[in-house]
Amino acid sequence: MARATPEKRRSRTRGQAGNDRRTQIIKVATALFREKGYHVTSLDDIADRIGFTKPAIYYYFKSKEDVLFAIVNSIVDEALERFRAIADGPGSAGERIHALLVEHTRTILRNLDANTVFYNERGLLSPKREKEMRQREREYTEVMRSLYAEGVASGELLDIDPSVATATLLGASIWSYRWFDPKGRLSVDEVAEQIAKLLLNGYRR
Amino acid sequence: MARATPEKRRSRTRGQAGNDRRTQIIKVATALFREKGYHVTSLDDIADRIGFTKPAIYYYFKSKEDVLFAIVNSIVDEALERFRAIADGPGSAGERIHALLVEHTRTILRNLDANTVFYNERGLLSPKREKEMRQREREYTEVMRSLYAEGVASGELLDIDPSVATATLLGASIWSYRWFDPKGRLSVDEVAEQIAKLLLNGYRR
DNA sequence: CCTACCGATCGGTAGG
DNA sequence: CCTACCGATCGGTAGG
Repeated sequence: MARATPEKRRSRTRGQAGNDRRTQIIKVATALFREKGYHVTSLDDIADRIGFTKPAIYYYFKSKEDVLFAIVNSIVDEALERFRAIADGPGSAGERIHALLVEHTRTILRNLDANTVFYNERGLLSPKREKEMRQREREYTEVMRSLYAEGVASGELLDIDPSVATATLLGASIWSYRWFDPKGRLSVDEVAEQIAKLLLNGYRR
Repeated sequence: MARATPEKRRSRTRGQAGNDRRTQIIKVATALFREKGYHVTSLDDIADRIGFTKPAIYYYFKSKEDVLFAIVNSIVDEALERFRAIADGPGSAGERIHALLVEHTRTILRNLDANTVFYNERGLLSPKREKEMRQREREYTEVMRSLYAEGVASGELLDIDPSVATATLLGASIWSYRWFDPKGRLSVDEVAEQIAKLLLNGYRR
């Protein structure tokens, strides 16, 4: 069990190096949490793969949960930002929803590891943090819901319950994280376009 | 290991008692696995809620994973059965897909606890069992995929990749397990109809 | 179906 | 960022 000597202190400034290490821990943890799940992954697993020991992680994070939180938090931040930009942009309600769906799927599929952890493991956060996550997620669900309601009012969109519509459209997009194969024949952009097209037009020709 | 099987016990005076106990363990485990997740739920938690002690569970199950497997397995069985009945029934490809989607959503929402466990925790089964689950799931995905391809060939359905279409339609239906509120204003049937309607027609009026 | 208990794992800390 | 280690939890078993 001789530990692999980690390549110590690259000749860099202290702050930058610390940031790299933190980023590296997050990256490795993200991959492992996705592969095995949060509880099956031990801090030793993470440390081993990086090449140092468990207590090193506590130099950068206060707890295991904090590592998960860092991953989950970055995802929701990113999503919320993109949503607002598109929702506040030009176009009819229907056009903006289309743009939203394409962008949403793209964002998920381009960062599959972190998004998988987000959707699979966020329920394991402390009640307080989980509540906060739900709150921020509701914010961007609400952005789309009000867009949909606007489209129904103007007669542009199918008249069903806007909450059901929003949840269904987003769900169809989100679910791609479970079946998309980065090594498959279709690219992220192709899949994102096809999903959005199907939702816009329906499967009946 | 030289213990009596539950089957032997069942033939006693108490009749279905053994079976009831097993069913009760599954029911309680399903609720707890959904609430807290598989790994956060201990066998003591399950036993406590029923009112006996942990070793009693080992009278009915060989391991904790076997309890999870019993839950997950029943779900995939049920889904596969319903899928085949509808797919082999009457109607055009589009009509059968519609019926499939309504029924699929209904089945999930009527049995939310077990389906939530199925979709959230099945990845925690042993590699062998997980592979088996994936296999059976692919069977019913394939049922729908070939229906979709048939509809594209006949010109009835939107011409996109049948695999993408199938995954997206099913995903939109499945995702309802995450947002449906049994105490909300819409019933299971209403939600199932609205989802299917949206997918059939698209959100653009 | 119970009491009693074991072995292993693991998050986290002390102290350097 | 390391060595050494603790306390608690927990799946599972022995033996009745």
